[in-house]
Amino acid sequence: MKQELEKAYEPQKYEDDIYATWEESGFFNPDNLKAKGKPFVISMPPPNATGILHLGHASALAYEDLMIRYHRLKGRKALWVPGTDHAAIATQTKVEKILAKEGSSREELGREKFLARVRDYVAGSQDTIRNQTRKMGSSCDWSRERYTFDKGLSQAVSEAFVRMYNDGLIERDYRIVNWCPRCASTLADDEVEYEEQDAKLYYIKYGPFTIATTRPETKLADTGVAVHPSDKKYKKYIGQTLDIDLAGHNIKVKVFSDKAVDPKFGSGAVGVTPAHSAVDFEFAQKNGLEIIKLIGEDGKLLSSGGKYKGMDTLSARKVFVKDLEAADQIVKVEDYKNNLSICYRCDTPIEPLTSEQWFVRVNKKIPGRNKTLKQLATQTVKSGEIKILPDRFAKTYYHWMDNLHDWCISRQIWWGHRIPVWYKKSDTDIKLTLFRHTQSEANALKVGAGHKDYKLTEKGVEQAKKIAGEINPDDFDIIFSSDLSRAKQTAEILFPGKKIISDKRLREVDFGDMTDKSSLMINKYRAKGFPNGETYQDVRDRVQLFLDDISSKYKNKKIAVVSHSGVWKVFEIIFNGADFTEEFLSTHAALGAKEYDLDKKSEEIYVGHDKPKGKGWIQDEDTLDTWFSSALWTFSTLGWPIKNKIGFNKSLVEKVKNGEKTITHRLSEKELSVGETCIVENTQTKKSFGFIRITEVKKIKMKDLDLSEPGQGEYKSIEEFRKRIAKYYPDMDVTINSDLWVYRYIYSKKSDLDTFHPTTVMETGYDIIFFWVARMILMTEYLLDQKPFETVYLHGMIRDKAGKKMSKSLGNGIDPIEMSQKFGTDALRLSLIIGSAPGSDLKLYEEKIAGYRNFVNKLWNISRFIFSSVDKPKSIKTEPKAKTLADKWILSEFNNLAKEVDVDLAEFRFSAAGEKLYDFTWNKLADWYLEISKIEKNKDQILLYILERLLILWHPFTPFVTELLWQQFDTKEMLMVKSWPKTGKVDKKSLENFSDLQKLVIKIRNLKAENKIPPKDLPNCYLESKIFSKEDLAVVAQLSRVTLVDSLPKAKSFTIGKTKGKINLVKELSDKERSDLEKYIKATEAKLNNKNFTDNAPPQVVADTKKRLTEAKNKLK
RNA sequence: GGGCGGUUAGCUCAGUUGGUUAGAGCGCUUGCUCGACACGCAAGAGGUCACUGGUUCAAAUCCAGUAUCGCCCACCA
Repeated sequence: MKQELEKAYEPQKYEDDIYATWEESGFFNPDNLKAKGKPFVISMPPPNATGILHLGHASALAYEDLMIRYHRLKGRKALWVPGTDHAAIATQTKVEKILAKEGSSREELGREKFLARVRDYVAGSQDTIRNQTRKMGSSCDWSRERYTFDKGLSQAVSEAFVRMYNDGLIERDYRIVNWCPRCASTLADDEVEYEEQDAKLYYIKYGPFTIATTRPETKLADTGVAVHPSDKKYKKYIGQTLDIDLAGHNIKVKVFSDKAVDPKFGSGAVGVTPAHSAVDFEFAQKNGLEIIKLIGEDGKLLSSGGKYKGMDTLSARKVFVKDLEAADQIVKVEDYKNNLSICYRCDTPIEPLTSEQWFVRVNKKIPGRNKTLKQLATQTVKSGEIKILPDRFAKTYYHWMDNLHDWCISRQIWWGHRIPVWYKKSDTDIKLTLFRHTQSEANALKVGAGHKDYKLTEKGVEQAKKIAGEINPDDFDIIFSSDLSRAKQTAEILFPGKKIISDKRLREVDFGDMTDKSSLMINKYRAKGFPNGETYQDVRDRVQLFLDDISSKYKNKKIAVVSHSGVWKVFEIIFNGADFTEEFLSTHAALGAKEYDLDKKSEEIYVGHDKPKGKGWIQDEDTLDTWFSSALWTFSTLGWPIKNKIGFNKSLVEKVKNGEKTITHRLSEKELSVGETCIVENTQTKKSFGFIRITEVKKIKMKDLDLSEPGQGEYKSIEEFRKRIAKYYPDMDVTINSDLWVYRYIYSKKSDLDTFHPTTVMETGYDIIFFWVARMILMTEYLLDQKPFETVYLHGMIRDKAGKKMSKSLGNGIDPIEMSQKFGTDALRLSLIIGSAPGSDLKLYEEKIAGYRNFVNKLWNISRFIFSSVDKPKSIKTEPKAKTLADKWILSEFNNLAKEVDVDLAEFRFSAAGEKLYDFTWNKLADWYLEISKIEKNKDQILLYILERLLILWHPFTPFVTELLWQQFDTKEMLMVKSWPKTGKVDKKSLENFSDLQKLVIKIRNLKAENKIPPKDLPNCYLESKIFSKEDLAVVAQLSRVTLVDSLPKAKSFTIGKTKGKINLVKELSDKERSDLEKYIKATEAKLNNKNFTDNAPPQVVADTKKRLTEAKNKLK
């Protein structure tokens, strides 16, 4: 790669090649690094698979790459896992827009075709993202690249769901949700944005009340009115249910009181619409109000809206208000500002409505951990286990966690992970009628019979006869009865002459020790189960078996069941969704017939990874919130949950263990894919050897198999191989021409999950702390009992020069790729990192990037100068000996710099580190040392020593130019994997003295410039110094462009520290300089005369002040 | 309504635990082709550190308040 370096650095000529060299080197993959110790790991926040890279990504990539490269140079195993997110709603919306342009829609295509279309689209744009990420110089491990829809990640999603479901943390419930009518899907609370809008506040005559509302049409579904408890006007109505007429539409509302009602707002009465307002829904639950759904998922009014049915909300409002006006029910209309909730993806107004959805219950105790998800996630940050930078965002995090509601995770869009739940609806057409036995002896005694065989009383017989009169036995095809006498007796009376099948499974619950005890005693055990008897869950299980039996045997039949109260309860639980509460279990079945439709019974539900065996299972139509899968990102990308097993015989495993790459056969191509981690197991002993991670999949034809390759050597011939396969896979037709998948494996003793998780740093924007960071912490703590990362580094938003958010609609966006083309990636990265503080927004504009382009060019030219001035560009191993003051100074400055940059980077002060490097490179090395090197000569060693190490220090910031310049050294290594320089000593004395030298030069230059002496002229100058050698003074003279003379009687004299000088030009101090000095002297003298100061300030400060005063006075002379 | 952040040179921003005469880059002025760099070199101008009060020997920095801009959160119909 060595070549003459041109005058100006042209990044676009080199960047792609350099990146390719890096990528081919394999060092992006920590497995190929010789590093030891704790790995440094970053999970790349996955960009949307369909997005293009914007400046936000570019800045994130710059920070992440900076950290990764720094820690790689520091000798740690640095892993940066890249990937993309399927971005459910965002992607679906995007493809839907394309379809709309084509005059099609997703409904027209249907689910499968639509999904195929999205997959195509994603595949195309993923490539764009990948290439753009490369363009930014990102040193991420592409062999570990993941996509949220990868098989392994999807498995992680269903695993998480199943575990949470089994722990009762995920549940299906009918609640109020945020509904986006355009997306036709629910949204999580934080996916709703608010926009202030001008609205009208309508005051409506509403029975005895006047209520105010911005959405009159929803009043059609009001079922309550809330008033403040102390509001005297309305006290008399509390508890009553009133009929209200709204322009001919009748509603029934229950009046209740709640302190949340502001008696001063409007008339102090609030109409409550439980189905379409989150607050009202809570009211309804607290006060037992009816819930009437008025607005459908399409945003149109349902039949509960009466004559307004079918209208969308806005037109319904218009018409309804008109009707109310006609009925003289509008009291007044006011202008009003309120917050309209809109969808964060498509800005469509959100419709709160009730619906059955899946929720993550954040306030429920996790079984066995005595904590809720919320508490778990809060504690991880509070305890300091996770550090958030800047720390003020920890507060934001707590606040959000405190206010977190249950998280609605089901979405009705198609593009997403299907919810791993299957339902089975039966189609038996069986009608089931349940009869309870009539009064038994135990009933009469008011004791619990349970399994004890009591008979019917006389009264019981009478009761049974009465019921018998009300039914026609021929209506039933088959009669079942509990095998206990009281039930059998009842059955015989109800169905005289019919065949009665008695079944033990229809018995009453077994009261165990509580048999023959009073119902008071028995009630205590109903919820928890009876000692030495049964629980109601037991009863449910045996009844379920009974039901399963009859559903397969007696299709289309009408079946009567004569049984007990306990079985009735279980029927209610199975068919009508009753709960196992003590209250419910203590109720008793009424006598008489109860009908149940076997097909309408609560569906059977199965939650698991795969479709259960058997017919009739249908998967839940919904998909999961995209953030549900993102929440697993740090560990799902590392192989969690490892499910795959690979069988090996022992000899093969030994070979892999020795670290060689090897291949072996697999027969099913769908079994494994790149990036997955698998357990290696001995096929005979079933003993596991450890893990391997698949890094490459290669399709090789059987006939092309090279049997001498490692891992294949054990087969002497294709024929032997074929036989072997045939033995293990007898069903497979193996011919010599079969295409087989052959995988290449690298052995690793630990899984990636063990090695790299928890990750080290999560670098992301503060805008997704809730969406993502919080959910990652929550899910990781729950599923792995680990934190997902140690430190959260939050960067700010990128804004334009005016401080506005960059957006397509404003047209103020800057395309990072364009900037990279124009100014180079290194310059762009610097402009994003230097001058920005964590958590605060950054304004970016072209001039700024151009400024850093200039710097990169400066670095280029510094190197160019050094390479051209030295004999041979070779690497210098140890710090060269300093010969002159300048040498001592630059080495000290460099050592200082290397140390400070190291500390700054380790402590996330990237901007500070960059500024220090910039200052050293330009203002110290280039402006002074290089100039001096032209005078003092023979500085090859020091120049090369510093340049080499400076390139390393710069490398995390500007990887391209530094790597390129590094190639000029006589080396085959890559800068990327060099080690961070060790720092030498700092000689303070030389720092001080050199500073005097600089001051001297500047002083003389000043005098020349102020006196309009042309730079070319070399006036005579006399210098006399206690600290500078003759050679040093010669340097001063050259830099300041004067002629040194041995004496100079009449001339302007000056003093810098311990050096006196005279120069033959006279220039008085300017008036401003003089007055500034006088002011300073006056102030400082006053300070020194202040006893308070001299007594209290540290002596060093006082001494310094005195010194400075003397200096100032000297200047005035 | 609650919370957080900002306000320092014309512009964009640094300024660690209070302690040189408050810094940088860009822009501006003047002058420069001295062995790399005009994407450069040298010199220079430019600031009541938003305001008011307090603490202190000492405040851009700490405290209280005010103004103003911005962000986040919240169920006020």
